[in-house]
Amino acid sequence: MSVGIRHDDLRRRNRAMVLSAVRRAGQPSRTEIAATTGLSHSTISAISSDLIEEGILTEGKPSETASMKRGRPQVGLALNPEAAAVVTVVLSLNFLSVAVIDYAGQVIAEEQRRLDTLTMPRDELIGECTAIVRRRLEDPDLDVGSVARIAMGIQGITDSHARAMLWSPITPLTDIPFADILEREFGIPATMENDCNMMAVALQWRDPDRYHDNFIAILLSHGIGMGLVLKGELFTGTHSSGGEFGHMIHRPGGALCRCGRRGCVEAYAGNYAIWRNAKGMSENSEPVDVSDADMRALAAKAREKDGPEREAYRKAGEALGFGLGNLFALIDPAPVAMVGVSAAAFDLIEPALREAIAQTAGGQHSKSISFDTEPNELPLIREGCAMRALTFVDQEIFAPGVQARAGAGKVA
Amino acid sequence: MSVGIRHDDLRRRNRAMVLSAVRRAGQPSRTEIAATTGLSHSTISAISSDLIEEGILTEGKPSETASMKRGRPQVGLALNPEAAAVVTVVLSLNFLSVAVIDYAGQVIAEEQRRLDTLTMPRDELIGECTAIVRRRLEDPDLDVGSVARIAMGIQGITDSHARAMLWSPITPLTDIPFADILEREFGIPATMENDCNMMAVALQWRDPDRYHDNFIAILLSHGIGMGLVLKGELFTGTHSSGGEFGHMIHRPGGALCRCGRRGCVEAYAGNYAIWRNAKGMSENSEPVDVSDADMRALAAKAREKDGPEREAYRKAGEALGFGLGNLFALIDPAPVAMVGVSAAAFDLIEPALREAIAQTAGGQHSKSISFDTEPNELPLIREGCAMRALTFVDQEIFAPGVQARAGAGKVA
DNA sequence: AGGCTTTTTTTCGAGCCTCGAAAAAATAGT
DNA sequence: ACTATTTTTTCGAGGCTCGAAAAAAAGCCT
Repeated sequence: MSVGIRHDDLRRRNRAMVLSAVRRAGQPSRTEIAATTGLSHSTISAISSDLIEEGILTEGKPSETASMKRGRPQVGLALNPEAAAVVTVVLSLNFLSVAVIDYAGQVIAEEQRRLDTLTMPRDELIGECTAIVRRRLEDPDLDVGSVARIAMGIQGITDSHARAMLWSPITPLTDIPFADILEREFGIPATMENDCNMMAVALQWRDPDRYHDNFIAILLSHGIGMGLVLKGELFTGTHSSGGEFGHMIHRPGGALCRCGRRGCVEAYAGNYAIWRNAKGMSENSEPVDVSDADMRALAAKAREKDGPEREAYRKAGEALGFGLGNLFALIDPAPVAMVGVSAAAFDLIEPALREAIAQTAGGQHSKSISFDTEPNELPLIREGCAMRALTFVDQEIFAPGVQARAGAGKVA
Repeated sequence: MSVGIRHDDLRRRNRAMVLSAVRRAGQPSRTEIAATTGLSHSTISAISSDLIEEGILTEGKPSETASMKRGRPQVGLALNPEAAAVVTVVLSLNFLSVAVIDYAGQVIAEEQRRLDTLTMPRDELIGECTAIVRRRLEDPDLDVGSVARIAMGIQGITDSHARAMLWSPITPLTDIPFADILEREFGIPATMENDCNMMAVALQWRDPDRYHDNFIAILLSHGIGMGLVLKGELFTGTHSSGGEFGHMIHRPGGALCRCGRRGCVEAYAGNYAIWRNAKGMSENSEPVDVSDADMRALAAKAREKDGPEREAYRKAGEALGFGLGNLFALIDPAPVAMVGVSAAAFDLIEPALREAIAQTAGGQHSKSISFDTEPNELPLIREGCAMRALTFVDQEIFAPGVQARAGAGKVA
């Protein structure tokens, strides 16, 4: 099964450890790193001087760490922004956005573009994606060293190897191997990530106190998506990319879902479902796209007075509550982040949600289940893509580091 | 977060690797171990000669490995049965069973006992458990070296640290810290395991081809339990011990469950639920215990002719199908083992189950989802407990081995 | 200002561990 | 008996981490 540990793995892993400690802590001193990793000071010293020499880390200016303490002042270690760069590409409904990000995580260039994803033919959609990346990479104003990785995020289902978009609500097209396309086009390793998974990754970095071992990010938008972190790791299925939380069955044989099945959580809690319930349309009517503005107006009306609008949000809350309760029955309660335009209407959703969750096995401690909301998903998705790409560089490119170079050196 | 790798960890982990390879393969040669672990022959040679010297492994007789091949014959390495022993205790409805198992996994002593778990007072139940273990350990006929660990398995909810039984259908008693009790009584480290988790562990050893990375063991008995293996590891919640699959909500506000809630999967698929549906009792009637014999008779009647009995199994299949479909929506389809008395009636359950699962997001490839049945859960639970205890000895006691002894030696 | 204390970082030798290559061992074929 | 083949052990080299001690870089105190 699992493979033994070779001697050379040791250094690689401990280098990865140090890099991860620096990325997490910002500007930790060698002593701090030794404490968090449990390695000896000598080892940390050796590794960090290697990494500095290789241009991966830099020593912070001592002034920054002025600490008024007695003794030799700690000198903080930081990621060298120039060590590498990554590119993020986020494709969402009628919107394409690209950013170039340095090794320290700062955005150094970006471009955004509106386009009609729903009607665009295949070649054009692919062409737009590669063109926007090319423009950023070839921009003469941008002095970027080597771009080490591209991470693309998309709403929809991606394959489990993070190579292709299999299906997406933003386009009728299917099975587009974006990762391969980008790799071929730019000669840079690329991945195709699911949007909700990236939201979860971003949350883990934004608020590690709240989001660490087990937590859930739920996208409340046209559809319902989920990113699930278990034991500190993103849980992605073996076949597809993410848990299909939105398509858990809430009511067997119930309302018509966009996926063609009946009774899915999404068929009660997706924007289109809330809309058709609020407008008194049949639960079997065809899902329609609703703009974010319309949804905000709907929420406002629901807040104003009791009526079908408020009832629609109540139904959404109920479906989400039973879905979450079923999920919690399996994995135990965990913090939840509600993301997306309907997260801004979470005040309308929450009461029914809590009532429903309390009726499930997972809701035993329903009081202690806590929700956080974030109406805007795009920044999260981009952040997640960036961190995904950067940690890949940390672990897979810079951690092996010297070994690879030494090997290459011997040949010369 | 994660901790760096110390130099001494290396040997420990590679020793663990070798032990695990031997336990898995039975009688692998050093060459085979080198191949499966990816370590060099020299390393395997060094580690295995250490382990042999320490009495943990033994070399098989060359005759056993006569292979008609040219060249120096491989000599198989086996676990030394006398290296240690473990004890398993399985407490189920009205039944208590204990086994002593040698390091190679062979049962070397056992005892079983009927008792009335439902009415027994706390002290008596605990007393029975400790007494039966004591009898086996103090039996003069049994020549067992050191008992290194006790694993107790029970139907019901255990805490996530595997220390205590929190709740069980077999007794009205709650919160019994069996692990601590056994440890205090015998001075041997003990754990308290959930029955379904142990079934899953056992399946992983029984049929590793089928049950490896992701799979599900479902207990179809009075209640419905689940053991879930994800990424090759038992998935247990952070609060309680196992996924409460049986208490996922199948129909909001539906049939009365033993847990007091409504619409749980168990309220349709548990023995009591099948029984009350078959007998035309209300879905809200109090759950009653049904004997295995009665259940077998019920299944026979359902097979004989169409009627309420058959319909009851159909409803059970439907509930299980939607439950599994929801589970598969989250984790992707995986092999399923149906265990317990109603697994013998799986032919009655399967059609409706497959029909239901096909209506869910997780059932997209419902044809490829495969079920295996095992009517008798007790042997599985015991095997699981045994393997759990033995692998603990492998990893935590014998893998560190020399280091610990060397350390102890220095003191003397 | 200069010596002392405190804290961080580096240096250095010791001790392990794994590895590859070569040797040794053990057997079947000729 | 000799050779070919395969497994296992031996041995020296190279790396890695560790602890202890030294060095570095401050603040504190007289």
